[in-house]
Amino acid sequence: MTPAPKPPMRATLVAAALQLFTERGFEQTTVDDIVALAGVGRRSFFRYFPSKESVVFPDHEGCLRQMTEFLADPEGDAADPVDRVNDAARLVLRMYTNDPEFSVRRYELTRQVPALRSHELSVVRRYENTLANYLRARFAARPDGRLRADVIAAAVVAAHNHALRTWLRSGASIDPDAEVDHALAYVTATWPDRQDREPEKDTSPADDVVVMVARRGTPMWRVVQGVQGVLD
Amino acid sequence: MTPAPKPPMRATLVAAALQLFTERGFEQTTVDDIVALAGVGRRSFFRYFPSKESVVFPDHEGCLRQMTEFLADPEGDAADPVDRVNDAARLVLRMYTNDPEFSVRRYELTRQVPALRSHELSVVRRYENTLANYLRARFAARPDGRLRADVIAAAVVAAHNHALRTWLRSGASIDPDAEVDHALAYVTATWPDRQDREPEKDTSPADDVVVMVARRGTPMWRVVQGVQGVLD
DNA sequence: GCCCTCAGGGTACTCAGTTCCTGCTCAAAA
DNA sequence: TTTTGAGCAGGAACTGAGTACCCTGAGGGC
Repeated sequence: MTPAPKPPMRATLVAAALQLFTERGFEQTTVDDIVALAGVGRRSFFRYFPSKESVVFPDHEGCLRQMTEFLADPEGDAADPVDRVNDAARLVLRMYTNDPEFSVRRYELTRQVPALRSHELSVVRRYENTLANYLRARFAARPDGRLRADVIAAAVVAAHNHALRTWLRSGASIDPDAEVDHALAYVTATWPDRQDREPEKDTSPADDVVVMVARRGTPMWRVVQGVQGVLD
Repeated sequence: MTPAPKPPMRATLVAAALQLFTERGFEQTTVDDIVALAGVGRRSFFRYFPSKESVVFPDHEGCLRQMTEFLADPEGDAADPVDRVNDAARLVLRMYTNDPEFSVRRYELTRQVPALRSHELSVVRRYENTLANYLRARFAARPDGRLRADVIAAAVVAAHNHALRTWLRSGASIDPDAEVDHALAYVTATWPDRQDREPEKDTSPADDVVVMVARRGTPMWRVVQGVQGVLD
């Protein structure tokens, strides 16, 4: 019973679709072509995929669920929030590296077809929203917590996607983990872990203060520059 | 000849579409409904808008062109790159605040209709790409220049959109510029300008000073928040 | 035997978007 | 005045994605 003699419908449809898309192009392939090649009824296609585009991203739903579960695990609340969302982003990388050939083929397709790019954007947005929601909860007590959460989530996604694209453009020939580690390290360096001082504790010694003097009209960057490195 | 007695077709279509979309919903409105209300032929709709969704974002094309021209101006190469893309992002804010009622109505619509959210994502992505391309050129000499460009562009867009959403959710009742200034100041504080600039700004009168006192360990955003609005 | 469920298939419909053609209008040329 | 040409608007017909509704057959428990 272990060797399934009937390939599951989903996989059959994905294989047929990808083959036709790469052979003759996305727009030039109709859903009828796909189901004809797969040997199933047209109705079945839309039973498994909500749209013609979604068949190109068959595993994102599962990955998104996995990310949500990962971030819901209360175990992770001990870790630094930025590290946590970095690890969550690595789940997406893992999904891509699980099937490198498929990922590279999909990358080529997506680069060329606007409809697929648009669909991918929606998927990425859902990842980013998931990360942002997590950070919002972690930053709830801080001032501008939501702003920080949105910006950091966007930065993490951008860094991850930068590394992912680099890996895909290389044809999956370089080390993806090293690429993503490097990109996410930049994010971590930008927002370093201050977790060792627990949040909002004003019990720190009050005698150690910094005084910043600035003229009115001084641009904000100059103030920040002056204080940078002295505060901590 | 100056006062046009015939309202231009574009504006007529946008008005008719928005009215029907808000009255009976986006999906429940067909293109035929729109052109019937506008009193024009169906063919004319697709002469002016490539899709049913794009009629909801009639001014983004012009804004994108404006942003591209702004960043192409060699005058701006003297400024800090992050400041420059911040100012570019403010162009988008300006487009929204030019017609607050329309923007708020569109925001409500977009929130409810997935197809419109997806279309908006594509537009935002083009802004982000434009900013990232500019930063890539500015950071070409630096190590990891492309990575930095992508991450900072994403952060700027996220901060801008955070402020924009806050303003839209308020029903355009709060000060949009203050909101965006605050959000972008966080980005500026995150990547402060460390390049020495010409001391032209230091010729301002020296008698008007601001004193900021902070404990060591205070996060930078808190300093920025405290000084915000006092410096200028 | 019967009944229930459910994955799959088929048909017909709506509507977005495209293609091709036609008609109108204005304006310069003849 | 007529003619020609360019450009905009309307309209008819077509493709194809996605949906609604209904049918079939294979199990599976009683």
